[in-house]
Amino acid sequence: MGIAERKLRQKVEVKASILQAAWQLVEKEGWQSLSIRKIADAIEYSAPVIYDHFANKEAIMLEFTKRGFQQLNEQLIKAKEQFANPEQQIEAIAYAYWKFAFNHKEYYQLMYGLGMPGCETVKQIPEMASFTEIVLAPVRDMLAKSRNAGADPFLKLHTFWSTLHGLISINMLGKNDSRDELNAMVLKDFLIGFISGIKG
Amino acid sequence: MGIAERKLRQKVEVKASILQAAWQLVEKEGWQSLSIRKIADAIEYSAPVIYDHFANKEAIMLEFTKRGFQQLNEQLIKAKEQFANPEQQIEAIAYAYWKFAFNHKEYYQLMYGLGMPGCETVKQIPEMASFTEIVLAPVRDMLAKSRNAGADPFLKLHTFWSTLHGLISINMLGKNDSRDELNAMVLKDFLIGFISGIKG
DNA sequence: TTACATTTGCTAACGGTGTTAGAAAATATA
DNA sequence: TATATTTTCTAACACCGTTAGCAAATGTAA
Repeated sequence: MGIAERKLRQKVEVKASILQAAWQLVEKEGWQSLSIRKIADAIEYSAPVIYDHFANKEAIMLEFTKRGFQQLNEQLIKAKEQFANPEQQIEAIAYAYWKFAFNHKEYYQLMYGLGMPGCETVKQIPEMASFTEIVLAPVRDMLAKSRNAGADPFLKLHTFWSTLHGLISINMLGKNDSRDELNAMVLKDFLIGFISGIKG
Repeated sequence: MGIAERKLRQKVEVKASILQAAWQLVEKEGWQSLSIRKIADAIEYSAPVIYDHFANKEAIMLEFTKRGFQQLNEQLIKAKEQFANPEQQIEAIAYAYWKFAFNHKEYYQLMYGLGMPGCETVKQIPEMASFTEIVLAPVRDMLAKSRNAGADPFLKLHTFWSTLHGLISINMLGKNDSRDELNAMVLKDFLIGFISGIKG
């Protein structure tokens, strides 16, 4: 009686193909022009079928947002694990974050952009909490060992995250006029200031 | 023969009413739900009339983006003029920028958000260059007087702008859990670090 | 194998979007 | 008053997300 199993397997398959097709379309034409009908076309089903797998278009986007944060977290953990020293960890995390944003521009734009996702969206993404944890730990470590032990680690984390994100999103505004070196320098500049600020 | 004049006057009037109606709709329902037809309804004209005044919907948005930067620049200049000391100027500019973003959330979201406007958009907004000039001057002044005179003012400007924007946009993601104090502290924290970084 | 029940996927539609073509109405010119 | 011009409208096109309801395929049981 593997019928139910087979059906479930097929259902999972279709769901996966929806996501795959959606992703392909996004890569080719960007988020703005992604449509349910185009996805349906690509998977060779009619449009309403998609609603058997996702509540609506936003749910598809949300799925990608989640995946984006999962991937980002993975990369950050990997970067962090390469060092024991929290100072080096923070630096590695910053570079990994930067790299992720530009290597997965589509993801990053969905995760943070696209009309500045509202509070509701944020609540539905527990992955953002993991992200906080990953970065918070080394910040705490550094503060503990510093002349600045009283400082609020959340405050430092917030500064870290904001600057990084700001750097990236301001950069994505403009074109890439061989500004790569400038950006590398800005990132370095920020990190030096940030770390020396924590040391006190 | 004031006919042509009257016609021109009327045309200007209609154009203004389009922008006014659009703005009212945005304030009430947000950018996402702004539509040409709703604007037409509000100004009591049919939809195609709008295309006699704007090439397309994007052109209307662009107009608001321009106005946003104009207003922002005005506020920044006003803040800057209150001080002669470049250090105080930078601080005042940062606070004014912050205030603008939250007092004119709709503007700020259009200016920077809404799908991360592409390179094409940026080119069409000369006001962004003025913004650069306003902030660059005090940074230069400070650097000149510092132990750090060799540093690149553009690099510092970029850091300044990015951090400020990052702080704001990360903040707009989440809800306002009485985080006002935290944010004020983060801003202060950043400014201290930034200024001491310039002084060298 | 036949009869029924269930699941699956479709077509067609609703109400919306930006935008354009072309007719009609209002206005200006001779 | 007749003609030319401008202004404004209706109607349509080609999309969009989403849903209702029917048809076909599939599974279950006699």
